[in-house]
Amino acid sequence: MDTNEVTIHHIAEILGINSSTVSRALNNSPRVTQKTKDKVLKKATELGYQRNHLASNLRKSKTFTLGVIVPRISRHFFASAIAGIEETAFKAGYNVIICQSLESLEREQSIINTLLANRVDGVLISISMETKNYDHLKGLKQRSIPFVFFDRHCNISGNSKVVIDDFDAAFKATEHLIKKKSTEIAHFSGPQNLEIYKNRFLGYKAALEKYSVPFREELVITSSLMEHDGAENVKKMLALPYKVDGLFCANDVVAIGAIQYLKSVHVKIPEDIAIVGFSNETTSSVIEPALTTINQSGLEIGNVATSLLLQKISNESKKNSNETIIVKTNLIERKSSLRKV
Amino acid sequence: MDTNEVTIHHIAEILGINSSTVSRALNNSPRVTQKTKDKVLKKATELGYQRNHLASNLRKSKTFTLGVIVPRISRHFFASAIAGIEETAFKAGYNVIICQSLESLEREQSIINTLLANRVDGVLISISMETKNYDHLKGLKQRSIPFVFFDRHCNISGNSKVVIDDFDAAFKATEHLIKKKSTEIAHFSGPQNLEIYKNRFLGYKAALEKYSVPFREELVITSSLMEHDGAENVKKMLALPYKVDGLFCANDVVAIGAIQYLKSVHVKIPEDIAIVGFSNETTSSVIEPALTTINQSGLEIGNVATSLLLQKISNESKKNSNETIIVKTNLIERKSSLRKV
DNA sequence: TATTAAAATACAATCGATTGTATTTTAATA
DNA sequence: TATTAAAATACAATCGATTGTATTTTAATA
Repeated sequence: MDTNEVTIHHIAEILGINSSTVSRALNNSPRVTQKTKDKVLKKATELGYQRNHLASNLRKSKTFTLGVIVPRISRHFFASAIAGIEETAFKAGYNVIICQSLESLEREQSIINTLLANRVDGVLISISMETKNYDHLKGLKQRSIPFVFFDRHCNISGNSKVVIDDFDAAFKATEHLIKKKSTEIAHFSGPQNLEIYKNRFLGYKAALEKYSVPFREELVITSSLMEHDGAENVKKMLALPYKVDGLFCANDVVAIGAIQYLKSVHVKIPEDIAIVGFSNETTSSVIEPALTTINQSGLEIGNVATSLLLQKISNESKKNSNETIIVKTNLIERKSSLRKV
Repeated sequence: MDTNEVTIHHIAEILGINSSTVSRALNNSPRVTQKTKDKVLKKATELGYQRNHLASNLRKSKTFTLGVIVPRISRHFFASAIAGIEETAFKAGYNVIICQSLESLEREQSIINTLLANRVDGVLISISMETKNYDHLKGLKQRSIPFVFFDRHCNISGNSKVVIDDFDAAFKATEHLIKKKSTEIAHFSGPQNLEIYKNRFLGYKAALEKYSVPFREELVITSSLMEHDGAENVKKMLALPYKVDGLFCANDVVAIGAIQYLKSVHVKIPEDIAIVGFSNETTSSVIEPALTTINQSGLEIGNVATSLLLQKISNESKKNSNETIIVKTNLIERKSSLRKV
């Protein structure tokens, strides 16, 4: 037993005072005189006292643990978001349980049950592509466990979220293609149950309208935006009776798949087709030509979402608020769209 | 108070038995008759009982929490390792605290202190590039908190680690370059306090010796292997009085930096210089030419390291064992080294 | 049926910190 | 100095589960 096992009782005994006073002194309670506080703090440092969070949390019936659900940890955006979440949570004395839905609704549901069993104080979630049923999220609400969406959110009543302005970002991306003299612009879209993809599509459409570029239903190709979808989508696109000269992809992964396939069939980028992606994955600056894309800071989104969740947890009146915080994005112009005009 | 708050005492009261019996029944103790167990289990399910881990852990004076220290979460290899760690830990009922050292020794030391304050049951660590002083790790040992290195380890006595055979992988990578008719092979190495880089260097050297390719001190260029080091290293390399025609990089990141710079100065890859990297980052298959590299499964390393740590935690006799588990790697041949021979 | 050993269950303390209430100490006032 | 209010501290219960020991119940044997 050479492990650290100093408790408030040891300190109390040594100082000849009661452990409740020690506890209050360590928590800086106004009920304890400064003189006693000094004595206690000095002795605590001397003995290397460290509060036992298990005991403390049990008494407070809080776990100081947050649940985080992401589609996939190894996606760069989510890894960055997790870094931000850990950072903010850690500073506030919270731990984090990280879970991957792997884009499966079933897994997402089972994760929520496990998080409930672990009595997390709150949940941060970026929903899976399959998530069209929201009963599991309503379950969280019933148990009055606050949660905040980040990035991939959904439209259930009374929720808070930290997102980017997908509409606006998509608008700018499309506008950029138009200014680079694209006249037939395709869009590789994602599952429409996810608001982010719906909004990216709407931003794309709005930009076409504003600049009177014809909108064609067939040029919007929906998939689950994996790398292999890139090639598939391009094949469909090239089979259409339009000479596509611009492509806005709802994420970088599908854009990269598309670029690789287009290169293999000797379509020139950006001369024949200018391309813009979305997310700024690490691969995007490496591929040739480097991919023009929307940069979104996972770190910032993670930080902000966690702050918001912590507010909900500690502030009863905010518990059921529905706030939306929008994090700034910017367009990074790279070679894949820089056609000489 | 509509939250779940069923305790063993509620179950005990309803069934008219003592809570200790309920506890033993739920833990499947041989001291309780099967009949009672059935009764308790049925009622527990009926009431939606869920064990309060805080209380349980407090009594057992275990936190069921593991600390994980990685240089950077967003590196693909570490993100994968974390996925593996979470997976295995979660199955065993453990939570995980993830921390980033950001390659700083100071941060690494402070993280260990925080993990100690959080009374983690064990630690998984991949050390920073700056880590040349191991007092903080000895601190863990003194407190008899088991820890396991993964990937980046160091040579302190009596430790366990889950690693790849860096020597062998580097040997194969270099051998591959030699078989592709490289005769002047450079090596971009990393900080020599990290065993992995030392071993990769030794594997490189051994391959040269075996095939009687001259080893030249100046062709080994050491840096912190960031992307920008790639260009710097290449400049130094090209200034040397040797016609380098092969390059083995100790990681993919520096290899990618090198490729990009070489392309900018019109050196042909693989014709002029054949290149092999190490780690199989996601970018490596996307860069052009795609990078030949050593594939190491972060997921598997994370899984295995966590299993080993959990063994140490639960098995007193294994606590001070020093095991080394080697996870398989393989060479992925891509265009960056496929020179026609 | 009475006795006894074994099996099953109940009792009570415990993990360490927190917190409402009771008691003691201090300081202010008559 | 006696009285009283306020400040400081002590007491004791509590969070929920676990576990060593004591007691009761069951079943086996004479």
